[in-house]
Amino acid sequence: MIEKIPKPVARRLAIYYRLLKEYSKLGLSTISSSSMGERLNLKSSQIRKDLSYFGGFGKRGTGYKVMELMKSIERILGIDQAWHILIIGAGKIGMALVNYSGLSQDGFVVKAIVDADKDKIGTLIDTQLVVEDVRKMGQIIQEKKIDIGVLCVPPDVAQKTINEALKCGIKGIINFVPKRLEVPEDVMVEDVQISLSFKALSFRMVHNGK
Amino acid sequence: MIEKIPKPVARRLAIYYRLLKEYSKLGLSTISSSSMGERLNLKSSQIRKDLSYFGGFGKRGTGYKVMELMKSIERILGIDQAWHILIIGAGKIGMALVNYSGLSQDGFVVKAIVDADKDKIGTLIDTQLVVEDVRKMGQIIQEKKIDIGVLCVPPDVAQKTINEALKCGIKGIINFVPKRLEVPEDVMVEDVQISLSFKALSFRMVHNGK
DNA sequence: TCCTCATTGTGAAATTTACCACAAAGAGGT
DNA sequence: ACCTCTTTGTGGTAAATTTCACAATGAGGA
Repeated sequence: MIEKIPKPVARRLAIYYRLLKEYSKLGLSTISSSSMGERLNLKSSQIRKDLSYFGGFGKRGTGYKVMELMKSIERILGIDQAWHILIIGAGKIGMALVNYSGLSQDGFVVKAIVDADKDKIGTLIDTQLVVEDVRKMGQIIQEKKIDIGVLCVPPDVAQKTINEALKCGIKGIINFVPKRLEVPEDVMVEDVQISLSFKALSFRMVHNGK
Repeated sequence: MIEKIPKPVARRLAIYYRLLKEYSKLGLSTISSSSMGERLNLKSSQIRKDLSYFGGFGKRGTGYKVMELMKSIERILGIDQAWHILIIGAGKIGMALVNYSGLSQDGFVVKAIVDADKDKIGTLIDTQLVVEDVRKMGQIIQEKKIDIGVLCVPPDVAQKTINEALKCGIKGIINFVPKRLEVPEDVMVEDVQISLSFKALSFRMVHNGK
C-alpha cells in the first residue's frame, strides 16, 4: 500500500475477478497464478506482482483460494458495497444500461434515469424505471444517494449537464460522451469511448496488427 | 514507418481526429500541437511524436493544417473507407448500436443484425434493419461483404458463435462479451468491457484516485 | 536581406511498466 | 525428519512509453 500502484493494475484486477467468478461457478477451490495467466494470456509473474501490491493472498506450493481471493479483490476494487447509479440521458446507450446484467451483478445498481426530452419523461423502461425530468436531477441525487453518474447525452450539452450533477455532489462519472469533461480534482471520470475501439480495430486491420 | 509504433498511439490518433473534427467545424484552418495538447491534457511533444511515426504533417513555425491532418489521420486509421458491420446478438447493447451515430459518422456502417431468439427474428429495429436468423450469418457475411463483427451475445455462447463467423472469413471483431475470445493470429479482436470501466472507477473512488 | 518569433521533428533521458529468476515456504510422501 | 515437488512473493533488470530539450525551419516584418 505504501508503494505506488501502476495504473493498469486496477483494470487487470477486474479481469482476475471475472475469471475467479467463473472458477467459483465451476466449483474449483484453489488456483495458481500460472493457470490464470494461461487462461488470460498474461505472464504468471504479472498476476503475482499485481496481487502483491495489496498483500500476500496466496500460499506457496498451493496457490490461491478462489473464494478468498475473490473477496479480497472485491474489497480492493470497492465492489464489496453497492454503488448507486444515475443514468443521465435516456438515449440508446442510456436505456441499454438500465438492467444491464453486467452492472447489477457486481453491485452497480441503477437507481434512476433522467432526460430532458418531454416525450421521453414518464416512459417506463424495462417495466422497472420511469424516465424522470433532468431538472429533478439534483433532488434525485440527494434522495437516492447517488454515487456515480453515467453520462450519455449529446456532446453539445455534456459539460453543462455534468456541471449540474457536480453541484449536487457527484464524485464519480462514467462518460460515454466523446469529449473530455472538465471536473474538479476530487471527481473521478472514467471514459468509455466505444467509437475509439472501432477505430483502434480499423487501424490494426489496416496495419496488419503491428 | 520502419520504426515500431507504440500500442497506445492508435487510440490517441483517434482522439486527435475527434478534436480536429471539432476544430474544422469551428472553421479553424491551422492548429499547433501545444493548443491541441492543452485541450486534451496531453504533452505537446507526445502529439508531435505520435504524428511523426507516420510522417511530417506540420510546418515549423505554423503548425498543422486542420483539414490536411484530418485526412491524413483518416488514412492512417483506415477510416477513409467504409467498413461493413454485422451486429451479432440483438440484446440491449446490440440494438443500441444499430444507427448509433458515433459509428456511422466515421464510416462504420451497420449492414445487418442477427440473433438466435425466434421472438426477436423479424423484428424491425429503428425502422431500418430487421433482425435476421443467426443461422443465416454465413450467408449474410458473404453477401453483404461484412468486414467487422460486433459480438453482443451471452457469454456462454460467445466462443461458439464467433467460431461460425470466423469460418466465413471475418477478420475483425469488436467484443462486448466479458470473455477472452480464441481466434487465429490474423484476426483482430478489440474488447469493449463496459463493466471494467465501472470497476476501475470504483477502485479509483475508493483509493482516492492514486 | 536579415532578424525575430513560433513551432516542428527527433535523438536522448527519464519514467513507467512488465518480465525474469530465484530464494522462501508449504504439502505430501517415505 | 528429510527429500521432492509446487508455487508464491519480490528484488533486479529489461522493455516500452513518455517527456525533455534543442537544432532546424518557415513566416513575417523591418
